[in-house]
Amino acid sequence: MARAATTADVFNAIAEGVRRDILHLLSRGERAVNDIVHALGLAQPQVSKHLRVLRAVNLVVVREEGRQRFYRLNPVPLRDVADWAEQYRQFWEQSFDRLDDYLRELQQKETHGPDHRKT
Amino acid sequence: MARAATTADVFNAIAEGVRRDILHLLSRGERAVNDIVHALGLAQPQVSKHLRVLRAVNLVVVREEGRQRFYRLNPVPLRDVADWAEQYRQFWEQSFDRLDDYLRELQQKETHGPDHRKT
DNA sequence: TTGACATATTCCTGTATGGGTATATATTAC
DNA sequence: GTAATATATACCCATACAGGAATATGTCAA
Repeated sequence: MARAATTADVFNAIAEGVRRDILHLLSRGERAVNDIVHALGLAQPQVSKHLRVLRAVNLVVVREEGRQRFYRLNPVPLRDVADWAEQYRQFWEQSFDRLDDYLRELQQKETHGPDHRKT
Repeated sequence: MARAATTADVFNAIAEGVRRDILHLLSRGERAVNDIVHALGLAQPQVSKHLRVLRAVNLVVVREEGRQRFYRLNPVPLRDVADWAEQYRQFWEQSFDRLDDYLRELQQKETHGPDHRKT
């Protein structure tokens, strides 16, 4: 089997940095494809293709108006990502606490223990 | 260019469901490779390969003991994912509010307007 | 109709995947 | 030393990418 399709789920879709850039841009409001092309300095077909992926996982919504297509962010699927990542918050906060303890400990030694500084 | 390497960053590394499963398992504590193999019902080489990817992006840490290697979760890089996703929280909460408004509006019509129900 | 414009699709190519299987490496036991 | 165990690596294969270039589709204007 190869890697899962980029359209398989939100996690695969957002793995690509360009697509995250597009989402970020769209978070500031609806944009026509050409706007995105110029704002991000990308080639038009590439943008269309990335938008297709984002559409497939429901991260953007299109509104057609004449020959233009306005893309809008649909943030809802990002909750899955946030929920998934947040589930580990306690762990990295613990890590930070441990680091904090460690730094405190170092400082204790620095202040009260023998001085090993070179200078 | 092809898709970015799975080891390119955390976003690419966690795109694969199996790797998320491994992280989840490790969140309950350190595990030897074979433990992971049996807990998740995967083939040993596949587990080793996924662990390699997770190591490359610093999501796990190894401790060697005899012929066993105990892998431990390093949650810190997941902050990047959480931070990225959380930045959109306001947007999906707004979406939810709008949906809420819409549902309220529907109910208004249901209660006070003409009844269009088929039954 | 013809042409300009906006967007999507197709085709190409190099690259990297993830699973399967076999094998290498390292450690422990006998 | 030899075998057993734990893990990592190498190899094969089918798949799917992302970017580039060319082209198709659809819409508006003259």
